[in-house]
Amino acid sequence: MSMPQTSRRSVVDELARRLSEGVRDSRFMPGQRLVEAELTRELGVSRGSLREAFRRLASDGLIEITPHKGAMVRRLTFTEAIELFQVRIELEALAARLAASVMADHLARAAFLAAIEPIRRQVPRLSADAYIEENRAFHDAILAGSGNAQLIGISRRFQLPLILSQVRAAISLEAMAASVAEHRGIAEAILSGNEEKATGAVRQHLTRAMALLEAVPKSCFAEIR
Amino acid sequence: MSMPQTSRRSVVDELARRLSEGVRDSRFMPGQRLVEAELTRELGVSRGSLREAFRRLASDGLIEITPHKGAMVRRLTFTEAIELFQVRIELEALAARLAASVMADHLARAAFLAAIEPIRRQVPRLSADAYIEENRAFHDAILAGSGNAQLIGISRRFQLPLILSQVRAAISLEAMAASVAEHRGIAEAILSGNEEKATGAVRQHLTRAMALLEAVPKSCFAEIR
DNA sequence: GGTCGCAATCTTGTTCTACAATATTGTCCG
DNA sequence: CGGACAATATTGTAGAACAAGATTGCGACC
Repeated sequence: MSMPQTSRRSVVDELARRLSEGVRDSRFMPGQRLVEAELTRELGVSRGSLREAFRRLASDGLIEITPHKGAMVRRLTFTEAIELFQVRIELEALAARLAASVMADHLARAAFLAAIEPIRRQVPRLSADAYIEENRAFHDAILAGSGNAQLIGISRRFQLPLILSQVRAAISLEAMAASVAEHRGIAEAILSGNEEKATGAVRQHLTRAMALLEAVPKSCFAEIR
Repeated sequence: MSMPQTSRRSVVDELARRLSEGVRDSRFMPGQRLVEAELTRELGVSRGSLREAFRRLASDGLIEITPHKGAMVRRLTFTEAIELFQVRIELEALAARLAASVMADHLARAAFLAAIEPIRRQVPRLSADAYIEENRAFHDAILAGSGNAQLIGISRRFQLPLILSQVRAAISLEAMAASVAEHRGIAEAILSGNEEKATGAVRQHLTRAMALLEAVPKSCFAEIR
């Protein structure tokens, strides 16, 4: 993973990791309330540490904290999802451009190749879970390939996983297959070092994905507040 | 000891606001250590609340928390500043495009006009402080004009104020004047609803600003870690 | 029967104390 | 002068305690 750090992580860091993991793979469902007393008991940490972790997740946009009501897993409105996609398109296009621009460097190229290796080795049967994981890995690979640490850090906030987990049921097999095919095209463009082509492919890919949101049942999204 | 009357916001929110304000206007200098005991005494809050506020500021990229050393005001390296600029160019170009696209709407147009009013009314004599403030206001106006709430929230993380405060001494009067002039051009492009022109102007403006960083003395930046 | 008000209860917000873990500083000795 | 090691300072985490705001349930009233 991309967090090699020392083995000595603070309790809060570990907590944040476990909680966000739980959100990402739907162990905590969007809208679900995270009760402090419950979690401190289950996880064996103090309230203070848990609350610090909450702040961090909230700052990452994974949960929401409302005064005197506490923390709940964020549930995006349709508008929020679209807005996130708009931003994501730009950031990922930048990442693809930067990644393409460094593909001449052998080390960077090798790292990128290794990161997308699981993608190129096409998975024959696709499930929603497998697709979500593939998708996450692919987009992470592009970000990592960009070499821009700030971009990587900021992109965490976009919570594509959150969007995907909300609309998971509505993803068709055809859409998943098409998406994977586009991923390959993007990877090739990056590897060829063609910056224009790479950014164009990413833009097209994500714009198409964003358009798919329109077709998703409104019940997948939170009400407007 | 004093009972702060009716803080509608939570103590932690208020704390985070005050601290980030302190960082932005250099009451806390980059690199300065923020000692918990000291601040709890000065600000009259508990360690727990202070630590929660720290987490939030760290998540916003304003301070850094290192295990067992505590919090210190973030001091950017040259590389980090460049990376932030790269991302910023894309996001602000997006904001300008979105803003331009909604200028047909009378309400949005009026709001944008009001927001940039202080900018158009040119300040005759420029100081570094005045420029930094003008710059911040202009940037905020474009973001607000975009109407994309996620974009606005995410852009907080970019800490242009942090970059500017680090290189403040190295900003020449000519550069400030040129920057203000470019701001006007950008505002006009947005108001005319010309999306291409608006994004182009923003890109050019920020690319130029980024290039200026190269000329700034290295002593303005933190060492590589 | 429905619903409005109010009290009982739950949950979060905040502070305080305590102690463990780690970093920093100061001192002594070679 | 420099390195080992003790003393000190600071952060990391836990837990209790109480206040403040939300939620729920119950009973009175229409």
